[in-house]
Amino acid sequence: MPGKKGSRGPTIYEVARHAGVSPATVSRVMNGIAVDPTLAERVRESAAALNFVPNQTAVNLSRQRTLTVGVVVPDLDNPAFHGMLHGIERAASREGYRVLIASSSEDASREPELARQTRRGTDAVILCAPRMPLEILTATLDDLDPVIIINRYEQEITVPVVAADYRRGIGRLAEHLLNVGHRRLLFLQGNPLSASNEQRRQGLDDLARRHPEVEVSFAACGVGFDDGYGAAAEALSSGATAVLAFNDLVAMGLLSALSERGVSVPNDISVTGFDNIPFSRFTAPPLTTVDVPAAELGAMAWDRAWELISGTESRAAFTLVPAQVIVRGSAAQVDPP
Amino acid sequence: MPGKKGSRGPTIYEVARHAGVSPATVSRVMNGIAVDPTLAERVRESAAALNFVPNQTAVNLSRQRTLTVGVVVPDLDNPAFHGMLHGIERAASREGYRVLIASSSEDASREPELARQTRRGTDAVILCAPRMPLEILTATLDDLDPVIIINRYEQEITVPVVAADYRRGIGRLAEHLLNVGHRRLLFLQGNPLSASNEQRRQGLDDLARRHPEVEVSFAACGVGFDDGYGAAAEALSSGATAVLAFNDLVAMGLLSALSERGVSVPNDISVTGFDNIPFSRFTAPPLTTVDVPAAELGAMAWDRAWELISGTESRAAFTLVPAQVIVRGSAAQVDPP
DNA sequence: TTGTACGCGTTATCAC
DNA sequence: GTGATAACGCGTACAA
Repeated sequence: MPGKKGSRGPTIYEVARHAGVSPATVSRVMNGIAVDPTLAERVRESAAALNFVPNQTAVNLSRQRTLTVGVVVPDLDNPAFHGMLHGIERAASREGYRVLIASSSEDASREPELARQTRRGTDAVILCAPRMPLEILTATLDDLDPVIIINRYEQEITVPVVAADYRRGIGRLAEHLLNVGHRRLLFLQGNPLSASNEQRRQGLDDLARRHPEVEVSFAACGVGFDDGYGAAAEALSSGATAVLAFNDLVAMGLLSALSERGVSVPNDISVTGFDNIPFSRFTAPPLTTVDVPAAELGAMAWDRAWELISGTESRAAFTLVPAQVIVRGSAAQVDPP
Repeated sequence: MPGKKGSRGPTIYEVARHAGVSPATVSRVMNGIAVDPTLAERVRESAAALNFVPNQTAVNLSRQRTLTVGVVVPDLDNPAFHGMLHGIERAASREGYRVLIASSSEDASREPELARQTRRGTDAVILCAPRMPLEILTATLDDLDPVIIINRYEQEITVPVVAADYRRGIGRLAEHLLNVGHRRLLFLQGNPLSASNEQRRQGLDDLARRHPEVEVSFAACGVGFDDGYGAAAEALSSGATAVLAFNDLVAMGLLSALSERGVSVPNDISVTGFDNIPFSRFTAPPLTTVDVPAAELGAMAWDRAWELISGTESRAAFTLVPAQVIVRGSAAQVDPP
């Protein structure tokens, strides 16, 4: 019965003795280093016979690396972070790296210590949208090198950053609306203090500047289904022909309320979302939205991390990954007045 | 500028020299073991001055444990596994454990090696719904101890298993339907070869046995939105007053097709889902479904793992966690004929 | 090519 | 209470 409780498997020494060679030779065989084929075979047989498995911790200590990358997320429950995690995992596994996860459960005060803990025992750490105050963040980063940040950028941050381009993303979305004839846009805001809301605002401001003929207005709303549901009246009375919800959830809530009032989307009014969550394609009508490539963000973050770990260091410190417009049925052509 | 490239931070030896004590004392201070307060303070100051951080790998090697648990999932993209991961992470962190993730990307042939790899460098491993053939699974399990399995149970498996009780879950759902007057039920099947489908079937068979007066029929369908969408005609012509979709996605597709045909849910026909995915509460009407507590599964799996790691070993090898019916609007009272 | 011996950074077991 | 010193298991110069 293998794997009994306290049995700490055989070591290279026992394999060496069994095969009548030196421990070094066993090590060489295990690492595919030039060794007499006959000897190698004998070692392999001994290893198999003894059920030998290299102790990863000892390997790590000796090699001075763990083949592990740490990932700190604010909330494992959030689909956006799943996507990043997934992207990181897939990309990192190609380089033989594993992923160690840590969640702060949206408690910003725990982030610094959590990040440090995670960094120990890994070769690098990726911080996903860290919530901690800038000052603390920059101080923490010093202890984390190599470290990569996803979806948070500020002047003071001097480590590689990979972020989704919300600003141009919503710009493209609005542009699409213009192209099909809309001239009066309403943006349902999320948390007005959040960076993601601010970036959308800026994208819309950019657009307004480029197109003086269009009117874009803003309304407070929120980030959940219910917030969207409650914004129907305001959306209708605003006179806008197209309303851009902060995210898909808000758009779904709005769609729902609109449907109950008998107003037809997109015939009477157009609605768009943001995020391209899995179910946005199943709403009625399917949601025109913006895809935020969470997995790509993760993959690119790993690429930067790998550059740092392996010393390739391309110095492409800031990577903005484009967010694509997904055109579906919830926004339609509008007749010019 | 701290954290420069090749700088492998100070060791306890350097801290010891700086503080004028022995390495052993530094170690004691770092681990909160009885030491003269004055000395301890001096050591702490030296550590701070040198920016000392214990090398986790060395700690692990010396202590013979990693404070890390491995989790192998078939697909990081699947919300069910997010939930488990989340539950594991939260529970494990209470014991000071971190989570190392590995995804087989639904490639069953990679699972055994992946599991073994993951097990090295962790103190235990949790296999989430492993896809590999039973024979290979049992063989692999021998090399993995301690190991826990989530959502797969068979006679031959002799390691602790934690699973959702799909069988009784759908039984409760059907029972609810009976209670509100339904007598003719239709089950839209998923993958007929899958265990999750089989368990639902059994649950329904149990029910039919207990209630000879109700007629429950089965129809091939699938697991996606489109499958549900395509099943509308069959559902309608079946004469059933309530249709139980394999999962929420299927139910949503069915809801959508029904709505297009002008048939009213739940007035004309009742529909239920399974899984309680986040958006099932936002459908029109909101979906009556069964909640599968993925996070709880993960948490319980960790509890079992912890028992094994810490030697508590309560021998509660098989844990079935109940799946609760969520009553919402998509299934209604029906008048007795 | 193969073997010897030391280093990796800590913990833990001894004596003092 | 404190300080040497031997594990912990493996990689790798260096010598043979």
